[in-house]
Amino acid sequence: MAVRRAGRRQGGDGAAGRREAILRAALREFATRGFEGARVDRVARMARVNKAMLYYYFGNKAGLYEAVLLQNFEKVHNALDGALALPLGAEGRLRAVLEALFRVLEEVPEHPVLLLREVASGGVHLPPAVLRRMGEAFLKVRALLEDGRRRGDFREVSPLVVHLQIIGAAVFLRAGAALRKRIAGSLGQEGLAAPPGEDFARQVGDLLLWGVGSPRQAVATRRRP
Amino acid sequence: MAVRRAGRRQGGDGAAGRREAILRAALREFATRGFEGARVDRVARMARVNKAMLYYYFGNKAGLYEAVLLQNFEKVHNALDGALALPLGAEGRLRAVLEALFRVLEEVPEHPVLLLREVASGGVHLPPAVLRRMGEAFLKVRALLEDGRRRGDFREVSPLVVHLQIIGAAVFLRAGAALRKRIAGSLGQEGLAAPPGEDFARQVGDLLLWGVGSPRQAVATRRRP
DNA sequence: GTCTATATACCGATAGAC
DNA sequence: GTCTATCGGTATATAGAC
Repeated sequence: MAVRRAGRRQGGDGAAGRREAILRAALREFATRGFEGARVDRVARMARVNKAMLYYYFGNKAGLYEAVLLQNFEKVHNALDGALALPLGAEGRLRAVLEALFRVLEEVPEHPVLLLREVASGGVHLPPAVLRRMGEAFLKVRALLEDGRRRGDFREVSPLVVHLQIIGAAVFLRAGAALRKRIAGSLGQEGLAAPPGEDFARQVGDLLLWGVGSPRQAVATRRRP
Repeated sequence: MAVRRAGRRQGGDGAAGRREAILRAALREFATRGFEGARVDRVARMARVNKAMLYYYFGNKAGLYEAVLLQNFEKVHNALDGALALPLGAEGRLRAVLEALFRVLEEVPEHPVLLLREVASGGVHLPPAVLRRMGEAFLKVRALLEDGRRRGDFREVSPLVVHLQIIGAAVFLRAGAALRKRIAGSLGQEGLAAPPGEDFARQVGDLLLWGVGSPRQAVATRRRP
């Protein structure tokens, strides 16, 4: 059955690289099939690792899933903090947050898919540490909005709605690429492809800051693209 | 899908009522657990129907899922068309679309969850008819935005971005309630609860039309809430 | 149309040799 | 640490009586 022989492996991925190989394979498998649909055997095969090794490293399927999620959320968290620490006004930091968010989701395209699945399932697979991280992200956006309002840059808006707009747009854009392609094919239509990351961040930023309102109706002091 | 003639029955437990009982139970089960996680036995038990009957009516698990989805998308589609047919300006129709969308998602809270799962899986379970419907929804939003631009009410924006903002906010709001509750608990924090449907539609509408920009910077002719 | 009983397959997890 | 072999449980689906 298994073709690989025991002992030292060829191709440079030694014993230390196995853990990461498993994590990479698991990231893809969980994103593609979801927690319930994911098959431990498939992860092991993709990672070119014996299934027993997988259990040796991660305990069980849930442990593997948790390790994947923690890894991803750590990246998101770092990117967010970097953007919020920039010495910019509220508007600049909001745009920086969007850019950082899109950059991370482009780097780890499987993450928004996992996030989508977790939202759908009510977060039943999420360990407390991850839940706290997600909550902190919301708090940071809210703090940014409040600061913007104090400075007179923003009006008073529901932080939840803004947060949902940001997360929703970002996650749907990245995670929905496959579905959009399918829809476009079923429609014989173009125009469903997403713009490149930077453009998209700018467009979402414009929309969040200004809305769809016509520039004819906008005040002159507002910069326009 | 099995075509069945309507027999004589009463209320919930007649012969024809069973089909709907199965659909109701399946809607809940698929939303809660996803296609892979859903158990046919559980659907049968919830619907108080023998499992063999379920296969008799719907062929297999996929057929049952497809029937559930088609039923939901039909409702969304009708609500959208109703809003777009209203004799209103672009702004009014945009708000009407939002209200109609939130109303449907409130009526069928399982639908946004299923939608989320389908986006995540790239729509692998979606039959062509449903894919076309989803594409048509995008085209209708795009047409509305173009009309608004011609009238001078809207500036030129990416229809995809706006569409994602609408769908993202609506679906995340409705489908994410369970996760938000969990996050709030993990954070010892309030403020994550969603406002009632009508308020939410208005707030998203405000945000889409005006952005987060301060009213101090907005032009006087713009109405404010 | 309705139900019982079961075929068939598969999956997560582990025991135990090395 | 690594691997083979397999257990035990459970899932979808069906056969066949009534």
